[in-house]
Amino acid sequence: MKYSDYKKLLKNHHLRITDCRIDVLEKFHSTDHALSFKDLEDELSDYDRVTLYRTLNSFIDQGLLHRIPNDSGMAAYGLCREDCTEEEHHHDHVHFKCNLCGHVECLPNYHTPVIDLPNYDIEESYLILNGVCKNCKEELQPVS
Amino acid sequence: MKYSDYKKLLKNHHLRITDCRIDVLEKFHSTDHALSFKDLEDELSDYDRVTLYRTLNSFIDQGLLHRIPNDSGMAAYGLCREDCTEEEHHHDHVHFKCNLCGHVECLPNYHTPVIDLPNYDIEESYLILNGVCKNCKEELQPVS
DNA sequence: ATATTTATGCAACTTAATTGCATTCTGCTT
DNA sequence: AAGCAGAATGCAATTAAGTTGCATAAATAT
Ligand SMILES: [Mn+2]
Ligand SMILES: [Mn+2]
Ligand SMILES: [Zn+2]
Ligand SMILES: [Zn+2]
Repeated sequence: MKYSDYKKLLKNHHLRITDCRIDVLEKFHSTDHALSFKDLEDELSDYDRVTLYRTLNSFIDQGLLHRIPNDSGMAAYGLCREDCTEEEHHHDHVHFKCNLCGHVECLPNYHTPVIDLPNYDIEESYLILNGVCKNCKEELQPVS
Repeated sequence: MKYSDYKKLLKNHHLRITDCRIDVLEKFHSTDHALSFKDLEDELSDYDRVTLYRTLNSFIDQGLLHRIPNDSGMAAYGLCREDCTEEEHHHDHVHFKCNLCGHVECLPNYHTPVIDLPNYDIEESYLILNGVCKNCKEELQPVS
């Protein structure tokens, strides 16, 4: 994706075009896994921490990112590839966290199961898988 | 459950018997939902916060409690009713969090789905449902 | 070009959780 | 029952994630 595409993306989500937002967007679009705040802070150290936090929050508000909670408490953030908007996010995909490399991945092709709980109203469901990712598995047992 | 039962429980899990541990254990056994650190702090305010934190952590280490992560970052803790030990926890039940009262419940009768991801090793899975719990639903629409 | 609105950086603050250490308590041995 | 070693507790201090207020800078609207 190129600069003008990021500008369009920001405009479509009612966000002003700024250097920080472009750079953050670029980071997310040039990786295959979700990013944590720390990932961003490390790679975009010329921006203030507060600005990065506010950037993440405005992206979530406007439907560009979704927050992926995990056991450790330090959330990861994943790109919304579905058409999420300011009004609402709609995610029903599964997430995977690798116990070796720590990467969190969105699995858009796997949907969270629909479970019926008698006498309860279910509004959302989060399914998070843990284990060893493809990359780490290959490193452990290289293809023969 | 009575005092001597709690003592046995602690002994079985290789934990010394102390007032704090008995009281914490009692709290968990006399409620139907998971408890947060704050819940404990509010109800057991004669113990130092640090002691409560350490109690929770030792209970998790020894297989008496499991940590239930959630979106907000403030974890809930649920009783291990299966036979978890110092060596390993084994939980495959679903969790529910009510968006109205905030309570987190363990659903031991509902198991997390088994999902096969080609080229990945899945070791654990967490399924968390969100919505309105039975109690809150009844309060909204009393039975006619 | 100018005005209006929004974003940024910095410092200070909040909140959750952890660590070090002196003191007290528990379980075990005499 | 007394004494001991290891473990738990309380308190103060610290770490770490995240937020808030405000002056300044930048982006969009007119
Ligand atoms: Mn995702
Ligand atoms: Mn549970
Ligand atoms: Zn991995
Ligand atoms: Zn409820």
